[in-house]
Amino acid sequence: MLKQDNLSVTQDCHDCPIRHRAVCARCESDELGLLEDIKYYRRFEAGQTVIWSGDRMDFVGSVVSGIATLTQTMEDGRTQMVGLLLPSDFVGRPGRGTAAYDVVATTDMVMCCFRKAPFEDMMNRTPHIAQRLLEMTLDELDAAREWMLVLGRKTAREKIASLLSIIARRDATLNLGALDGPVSFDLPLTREAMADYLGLTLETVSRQVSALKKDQVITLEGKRHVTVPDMSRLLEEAGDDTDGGMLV
Amino acid sequence: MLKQDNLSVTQDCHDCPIRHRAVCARCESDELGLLEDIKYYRRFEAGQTVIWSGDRMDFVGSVVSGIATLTQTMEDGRTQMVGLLLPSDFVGRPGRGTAAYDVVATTDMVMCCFRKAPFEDMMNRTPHIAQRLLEMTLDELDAAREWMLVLGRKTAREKIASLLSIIARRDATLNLGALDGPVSFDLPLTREAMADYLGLTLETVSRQVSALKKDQVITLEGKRHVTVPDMSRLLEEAGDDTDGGMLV
DNA sequence: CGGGGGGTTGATCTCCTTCAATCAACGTGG
DNA sequence: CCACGTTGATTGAAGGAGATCAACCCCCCG
Repeated sequence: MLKQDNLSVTQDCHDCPIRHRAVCARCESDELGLLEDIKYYRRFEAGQTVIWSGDRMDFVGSVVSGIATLTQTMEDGRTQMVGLLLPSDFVGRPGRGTAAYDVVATTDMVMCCFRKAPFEDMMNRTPHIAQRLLEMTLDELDAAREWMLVLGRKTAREKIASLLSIIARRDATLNLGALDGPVSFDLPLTREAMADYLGLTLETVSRQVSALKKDQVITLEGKRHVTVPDMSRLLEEAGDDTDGGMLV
Repeated sequence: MLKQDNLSVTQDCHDCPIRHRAVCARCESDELGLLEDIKYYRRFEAGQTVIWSGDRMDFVGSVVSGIATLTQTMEDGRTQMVGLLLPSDFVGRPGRGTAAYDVVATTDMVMCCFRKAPFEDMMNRTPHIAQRLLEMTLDELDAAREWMLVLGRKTAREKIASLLSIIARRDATLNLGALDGPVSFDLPLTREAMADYLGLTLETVSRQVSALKKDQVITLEGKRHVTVPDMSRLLEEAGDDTDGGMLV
């Protein structure tokens, strides 16, 4: 079930790519050692479901690489994405036994997992973990509220621009990019997933992406590779603060 | 500036109405004493702004009584409510110096406040506070995600029904009510505030409230007092799980 | 070659917004 | 006590942004 082959590469926490951003970020070496003893890796393929809403969930963990989505579904099939899980993001809630959302890997993904009980034990004994988790949760709450504004008040065009600028900004911070020149990146989501994120239909997403291309706010190579010649222009389209893109 | 008159009534933490739900819920008597030493009360009148987004914020605190809203505003004036602060809810973020949202009291309100520095000190020394804050933040995150589904995917009618059922449920848990018989409560929000919450215009809110009344999902006395004869019917209208309203 | 997943584009429809008039309740000052 | 302004709410008519339904394209893969 679990492929162990090339997972052993990331076995040492000190070399872990998310060492300084994940829930373990504040841990000292000794604390890291304790986590190392109870952690295990799981790998998921693109499209694979990590867990279904309502299912028993006896583990928590961090995304090490790849991308997953958190979605909610109504009985009649309408779905809304409520979170995008990027490397270092945390999955699962201490103190809850069942999953509240569907979690689906949209790319190949590796997670660093802990069984719930031992992790909760650690949390109680190690303030650094709880501190970091609080910090991360507050950040997620801010992101969720930002998204409420997008969902509730922005037009389709603004929604697309908002999503693109979020992805662009993340890519720029994660990989080396500067934000004043042109920025380019790959969309990690299908049109349908974008629609689920933005509360739109996939047709509207397609149309608005085309419109932004026609108006030269973005350029496309293939369907997925996006280049933004002028970031401040994109932010303007998103309806965000237009202080010239100087986001310092 | 601060009216001290009838605030002294709630001076003793042990008698505090939110003692077991607020950020201090897990504190032992001795810890409570320490908090008591640094707390102070602030009162706000209906309509008064507690703090503006972007302003310096040197305190945090809990809503003791009354209701406040958390809203985000775009430059062109569009606004989206991103949180509804009820008694026991926490305001402010440890580790951040400026407010991220506008906070406005919609009714007369009393807050139990702490200056930021002493509170953060306490948090570092008292795991019970940080634990409780994490728990509360995770709950808020769930609520925000629930709201993302409402904003992104529900119709106007479903949005109204969702808001009503949330308020009904809260009122039933806070005050004594059972959920199988008729439930009735006062709307703590104007039509405009409801619209800001739901990502609608106030006209649409008004129309849909009238429609729900016409269809006898609710009855109204005056503009603000709502009675729900059949809670499961309302939940059905909200597009939520229809397991007969047996929410056990 | 057929098929399917992902994407684009077009035509039509509809739900919600927009603009505007009206109303009830309330307070205030002449 | 009544005219007046204000605030919150309701209702109507018209228009538009996005949904819906449907055809079609492209590309990869078995």
